[in-house]
Amino acid sequence: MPKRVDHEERRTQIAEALVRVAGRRGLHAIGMRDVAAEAGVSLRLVQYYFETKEKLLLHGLQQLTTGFGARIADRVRAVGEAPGPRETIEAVLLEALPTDEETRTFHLVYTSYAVLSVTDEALAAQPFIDGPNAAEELVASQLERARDAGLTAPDMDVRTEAISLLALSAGLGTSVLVGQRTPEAATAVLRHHLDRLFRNRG
Amino acid sequence: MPKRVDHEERRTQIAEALVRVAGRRGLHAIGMRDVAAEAGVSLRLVQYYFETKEKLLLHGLQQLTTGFGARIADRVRAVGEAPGPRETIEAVLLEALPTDEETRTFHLVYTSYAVLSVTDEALAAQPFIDGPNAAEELVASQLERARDAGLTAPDMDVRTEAISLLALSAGLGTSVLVGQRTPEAATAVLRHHLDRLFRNRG
DNA sequence: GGTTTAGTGGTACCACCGTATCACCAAAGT
DNA sequence: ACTTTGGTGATACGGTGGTACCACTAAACC
Repeated sequence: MPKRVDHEERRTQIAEALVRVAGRRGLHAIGMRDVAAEAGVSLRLVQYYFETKEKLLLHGLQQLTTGFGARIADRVRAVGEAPGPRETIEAVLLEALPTDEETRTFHLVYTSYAVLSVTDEALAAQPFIDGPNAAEELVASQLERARDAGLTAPDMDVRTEAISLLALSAGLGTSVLVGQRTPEAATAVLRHHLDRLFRNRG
Repeated sequence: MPKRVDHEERRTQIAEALVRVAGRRGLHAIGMRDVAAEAGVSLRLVQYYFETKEKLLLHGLQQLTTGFGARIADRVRAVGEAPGPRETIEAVLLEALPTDEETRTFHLVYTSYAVLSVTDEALAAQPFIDGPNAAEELVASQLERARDAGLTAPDMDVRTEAISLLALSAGLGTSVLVGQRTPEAATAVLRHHLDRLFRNRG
């Protein structure tokens, strides 16, 4: 055998290239050759590590969600030890907002995938259910923790508010993406609703 | 000259076919030939009325938003004369939710266009700013009317709540579209927030 | 009534995209 | 050392998509 290259690492490299170039030019406009050029490898290599475009796309989606989760973990870790429920929730909601290159790419490409999954049975729709569900569980559990700690109204509907916060940040994110709103305005709206939920009840 | 066909009507027919087939198979998968087949005309005809695909797409977007506005007007009219602010707002928010074939098609295709507009400079991004802005103005004005009538808290931030309601319905709509949530669940969440805003203050 | 011309059909062209094929290289195992 | 085989490059192929071209029809106008 030759070079003895780490397969998984190479696949990740290429998938990252896919996400990067899709973030710039739009997922619909990306072909295998574009991914190869972006990754600095030959077309054949892309074919070698992912036999088909469908598999490449699948791996790209996985790459995207993995990175998203990692950045949320980074954010939570950045607020210091023992992050409170509000800080945790805010980390999730703000990471979903397109404020810099990475979050912008995530929001755009993820939405592109979501739209594709509606009509292309090849692309599994399950990730777009499981991912959001996991986020919903996380936010709901943190809200429950906050309610039990007396940080919120005792009659708060945890499930409904969790769903709302996530839908809100997704919707705001899209409005930022298309240029209707600034990231700062969107952040302010999100904070307003967190303030509403976490207002100190005397 | 021959048949003396109404150009504008024909263009509308074809644009409607585009929206219809894009709603079923995804905007990315649609070519001129598909539109022609769906409209029951020849490929040449599509070329004749819209010289290029880009112009066809542009007209399709316009078609989409026009239909959306018309359906909202229908909804408002359906609640009887002198619709209150809550009924008007509810009409806007519920129409944005994918509950039947038409709203589902609208949400899917509109989102596809929005994603396209981010990266394709050919597709104008302005419609995705003006449309939402108009909706925001409508909701905000109705909220203000409600506040002045004492239907809501007197210190309600009209602008923020208008933005929130629309972002919420957009985000919920997407979650319904990908199958994470039922239309009924999404509707309940929306109603919950309307109840919150319109709770009778004694 | 002939000429013009809006409308329509069929089909061809060209470029691109995903995939397949062929050849080659170099390191690992015996 | 030599074979085996993982990795890599260049290129070819079939299909398809947007656009262009050509022919024909039939209605309107003089």
